[in-house]
Amino acid sequence: MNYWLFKSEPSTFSFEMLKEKGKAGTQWDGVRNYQARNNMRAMQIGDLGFFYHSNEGLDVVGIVEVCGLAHHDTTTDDPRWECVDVRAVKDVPNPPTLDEIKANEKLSKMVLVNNSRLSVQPVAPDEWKEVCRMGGLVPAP
DNA sequence: GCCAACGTTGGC
DNA sequence: GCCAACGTTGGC
Repeated sequence: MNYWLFKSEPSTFSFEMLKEKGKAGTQWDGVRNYQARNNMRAMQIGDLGFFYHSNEGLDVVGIVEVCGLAHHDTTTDDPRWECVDVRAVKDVPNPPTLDEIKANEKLSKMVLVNNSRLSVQPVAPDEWKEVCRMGGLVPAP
């Protein structure tokens, strides 16, 4: 079981929109970056992730679950690009902001803090617990 | 809207 | 295989 963080601009695709997709979820398409793609290839069914709103909000608003292994991204003909399927699990009651995450010493190694441009990133188990705690999710899912 | 940081592309 | 030019991302 591994943990991840998915980044999206809410004006393009928000957590609300993912919730509307229901249990079936949707493919996390549009990723055109090898590191992000490789992270998705490493995902397993049942892995959990944070849903982070970039550009607007700048906060962790929801929990998602991987419900489909990496497969071709149907939004491109280029066979290099793949994506997993994800579905919304629950809201984060008190969404931790980027400022709060940056200010937390326990999270100083988070990819979100150190490589802000990577759109699909791994999250360490202790980082997962800490962000969940900040967000009011106790115990962490 | 700006711009720094980063990733990708393509000529050599 | 290098590196300059270009495009994109995302915080501010």
